[in-house]
Amino acid sequence: MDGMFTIGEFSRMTRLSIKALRLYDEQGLLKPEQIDPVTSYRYYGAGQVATAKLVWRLRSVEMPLQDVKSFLELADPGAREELLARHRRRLEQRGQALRDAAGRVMLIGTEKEVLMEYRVEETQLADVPVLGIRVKTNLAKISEDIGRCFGAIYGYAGPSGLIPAGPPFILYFTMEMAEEFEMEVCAPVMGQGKGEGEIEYHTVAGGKFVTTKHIGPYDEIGGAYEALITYAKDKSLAITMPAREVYLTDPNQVKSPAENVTEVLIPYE
Amino acid sequence: MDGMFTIGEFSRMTRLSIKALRLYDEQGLLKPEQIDPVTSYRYYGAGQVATAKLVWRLRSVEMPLQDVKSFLELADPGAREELLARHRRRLEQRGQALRDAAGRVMLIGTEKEVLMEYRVEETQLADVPVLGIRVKTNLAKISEDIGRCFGAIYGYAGPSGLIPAGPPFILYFTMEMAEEFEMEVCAPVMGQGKGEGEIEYHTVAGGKFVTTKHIGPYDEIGGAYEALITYAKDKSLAITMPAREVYLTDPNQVKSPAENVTEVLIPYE
DNA sequence: TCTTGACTCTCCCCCTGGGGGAAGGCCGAA
DNA sequence: TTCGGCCTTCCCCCAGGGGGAGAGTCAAGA
Repeated sequence: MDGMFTIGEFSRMTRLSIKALRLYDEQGLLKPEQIDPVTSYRYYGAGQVATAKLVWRLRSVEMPLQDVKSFLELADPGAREELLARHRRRLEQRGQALRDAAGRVMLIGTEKEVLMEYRVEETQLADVPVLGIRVKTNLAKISEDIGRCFGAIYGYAGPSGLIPAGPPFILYFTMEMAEEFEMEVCAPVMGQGKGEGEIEYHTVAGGKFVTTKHIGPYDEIGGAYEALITYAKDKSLAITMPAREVYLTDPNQVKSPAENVTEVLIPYE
Repeated sequence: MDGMFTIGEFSRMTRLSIKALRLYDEQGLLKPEQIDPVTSYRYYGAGQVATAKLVWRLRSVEMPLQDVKSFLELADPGAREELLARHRRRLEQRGQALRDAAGRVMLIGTEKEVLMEYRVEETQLADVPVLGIRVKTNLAKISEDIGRCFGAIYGYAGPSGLIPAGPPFILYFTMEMAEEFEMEVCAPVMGQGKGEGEIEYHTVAGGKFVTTKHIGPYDEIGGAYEALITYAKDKSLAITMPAREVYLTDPNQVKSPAENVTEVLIPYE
């Protein structure tokens, strides 16, 4: 058995734990060169040390095992390069998100005392023609999706001769922000038109709504929903779907998130 | 039942999912004001909305549930402040770590081709008197522990009249870098002395070792172990413990991690 | 008063990347 | 041959919930 290592030896050599090695075997990304058919002992070849070290390096930058596996299976250096780049973007985004969160932490004890007051009103809205894109999304990629959709819609509206008629909004078809939920990103337009590809031209139904305005960062919008639902319960109004969030200010134009204004409408009856 | 909300209503109001609310109930950090003893239906009070929003904010900056719970139980604003600060430090450290990792990602495909050559030698070392601190540690806090221990040791050595006699080293008593493992941080000193508190004065046994030098960032040191173990296996030397890592360069003095020199010794027989 | 559809309950399995440990089989050196 | 150290599989555990099954509940309309 020359040039072969037991799992313990291999573990010490590569600094990958025995548990990890067994897991990598099971996941198929680093299978021992030989397995004794009788005893099931794993024997790693000397040539596998290099692979193991590569796995270690990929894991040391927290690449998911699935990606590590793909990376090892990829022969083309260009494709590997791309996989690495994708992972790097993920890391950077996540790192930035954490630092952003860190910046917000200290505000919690203080600023939260300044609770926003929501003035709830009942209103009646007319049907409105829109260009809309309906997408399934999730909390992780919702902002990306929203940006992309509005980009697509406004990019399409101009050349197709449709004139924007008011602030854009999003319809939410469920309240539960589960793994995956559906929304429709809408831009009201004037007059008749038609869609193209994922962009649909249609009419969003009006009706009776309870409504309020949320002023401040988008992620604190929960208070608006709370106010609306409490109000509806109070007045025994049966709320339905889809809820509508109208973006009265452009987050990119506003000086600080605290100045964002979002109108939230929930239909009832 | 005025002013009480079912879990669904409460969920919509607070944007906390039903699943999350049930979990928070179970974990004891947000228990419904009332639970119907017959049906087990949860009923939340209007006053709990504020708490729920606070929980949401704490979770939105990824505070662990245990800490959220502590936070809610803490009455003293100062203590709350401190909990937040601690969490912020964690977030910042983690964010920085991810960004550091991101910086390393792109080096993987390229630099890894430049494999280091390890020249392994057998050597005999004499017993050496040291000041040492033996600690249980884990991968997450090992660098912090090492810094702290060397600080303590060299801070103690001077006043106590012991003269450092050579580069510092660390003994590892196990190879498996599991959840928790034990190491001894050591500084060789000249002559007789005694320890104080966690600092022990004693003699580290010499004997026969296989040894090699690792030049480069510490976290690539795995190759040195690989070389040593392969060598030992080749020569049928039975390696034992504790392994010794001697820090020939001071990581703080070196221009780049690539210039770090670490000597790795594993005793045998 | 009954029915129906929307809610809610508990319970169990799933995700990541392994760690810890039990029960039992294997290996090599004295 | 025996003994200590390895190795195997199998199962449970972590966080923070998500998904779904199967069964019980609630409220409003017929």
